Amino acid sequence: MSKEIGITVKKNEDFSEWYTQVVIKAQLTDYAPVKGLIVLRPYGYSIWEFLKSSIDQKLKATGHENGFLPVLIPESLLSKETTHFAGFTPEVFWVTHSGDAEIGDRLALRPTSETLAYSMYSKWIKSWRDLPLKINFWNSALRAEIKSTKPFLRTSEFLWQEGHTVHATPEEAEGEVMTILDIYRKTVEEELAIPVIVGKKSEKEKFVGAVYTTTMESIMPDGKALQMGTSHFLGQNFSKPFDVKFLDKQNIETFAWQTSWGVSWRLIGALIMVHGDDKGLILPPRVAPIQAVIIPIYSSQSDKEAVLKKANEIKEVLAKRGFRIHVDSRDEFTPGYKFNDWEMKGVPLRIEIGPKDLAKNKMVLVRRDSLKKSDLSFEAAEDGIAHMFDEIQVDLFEKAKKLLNERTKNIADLSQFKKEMETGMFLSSPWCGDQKCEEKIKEDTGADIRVIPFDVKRSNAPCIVCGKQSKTDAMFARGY
RNA sequence: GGGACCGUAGUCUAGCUUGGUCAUGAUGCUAGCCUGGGGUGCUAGAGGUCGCCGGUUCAAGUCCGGCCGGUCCCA
Repeated sequence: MSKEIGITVKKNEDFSEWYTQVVIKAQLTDYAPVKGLIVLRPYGYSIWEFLKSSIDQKLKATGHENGFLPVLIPESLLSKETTHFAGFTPEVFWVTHSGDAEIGDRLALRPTSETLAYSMYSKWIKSWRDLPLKINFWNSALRAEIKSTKPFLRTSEFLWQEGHTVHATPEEAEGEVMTILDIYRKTVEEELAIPVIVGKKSEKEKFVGAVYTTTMESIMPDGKALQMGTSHFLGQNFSKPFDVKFLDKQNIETFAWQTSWGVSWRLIGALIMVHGDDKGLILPPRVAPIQAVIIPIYSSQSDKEAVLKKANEIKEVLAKRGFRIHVDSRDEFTPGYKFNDWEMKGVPLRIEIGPKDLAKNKMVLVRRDSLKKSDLSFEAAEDGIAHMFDEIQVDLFEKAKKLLNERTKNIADLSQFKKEMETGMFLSSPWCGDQKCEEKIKEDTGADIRVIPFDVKRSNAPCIVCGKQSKTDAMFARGY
């Protein structure tokens, strides 16, 4: 009947439209009245909460604390580090009035908080004893997106965390950069079941103001690469203009070494794109707000009571073990409707309990990812379902890994490069290190250097653009 | 940055070319019944500044302009 309730396009036929429908119809988000802004609905927000708590725990375990920064940054402060300012200024929202009165030093809605944080840090840090200082901020950032906004991937305001740390030595700061990148990688691979490639950004693509930027990248099913998180080594680029210095053990005044890093709700976008199918979302059990939904099936009143009783019993058993279970006892919908509804919302596992099951002392399990059905006795519920969650989590990761592998190739020849890039690929190719070659290939093919992997395998072939001796191989792709 | 398209009840939509009982249908919603292992059926009911502002006209959902919002494609 009314197919409009569900997803009306196929993922591999109209990817963009599919994505838009999934985020809206699965009730993750809705459009706000202002261009480029979205509202997170509870279902979407709870996914963010799982991500947040997973990252937060890891940050705390590695000695970070949370703080809070205000959203307004005076222009005089934002403009202190000039390349940083020049990089961000085109997309800054400005507050120019308070009431009717014009504000002299207009206020930026933070595009990122380096400048504000470091102006504070310079007051707080006096001695080597004050270091390291490792503070993380859960907040939102605002960057005006004039064109082509897309929920979670490109919005004018986004939820994220930004970490800002200060260290006495460059070695320690660089260690921090890697610690964080590893936390990000683990979170994305283990919770979201998305494999990533970690490495460095090129000079052209690094964070404005950083010495270098490390990144994790993955490829989406439409062949576009997505930056999933970055961790920057700032060196003394900010500590000098912001006067973040300390007296070291030898009583010498020294500028500190800094890092900054962040991941945003863009990860939710990746989650949707990588795992979803024609029926809608598919959530990995670790981040699913509802891990299993129980659909009671009955016709007579007496069946109804018995079935619901059993359903709630099973729910209790599983909830005790910490699983997030929902019994869909809505009376106004048929089981078939509910099946489709929860499939669209990506709940990893469906449990059906009806009179036939009560008679046989078992329930029917249906996996969201494979749609495979199996039986499980009520007694075995706890372990059986725990095991199934693990299996789904692993299978989703393996499937995503296969996608990444299929879309990744080593190419040393330019004409072949152009041909492959047309199909949406992640291409590892030799590069001389010259920014001109990087720009040339961007012009010709639309592809950027997404990442120079830490574990890059050197081909030692000539640069794919200019033919000179290559310095490294780099991963090229068109990006989001 | 360049281009194409769209905006009518919660949702999807007819009507726009050729201005005039044209606000259409479905779904959803509410109530009551029926049904229930893959998007059930019946009956009744509520729900609309036709995105906003202005213009043309005796008359604008329909024509014109501006604005707001959204989608897609290319760089």
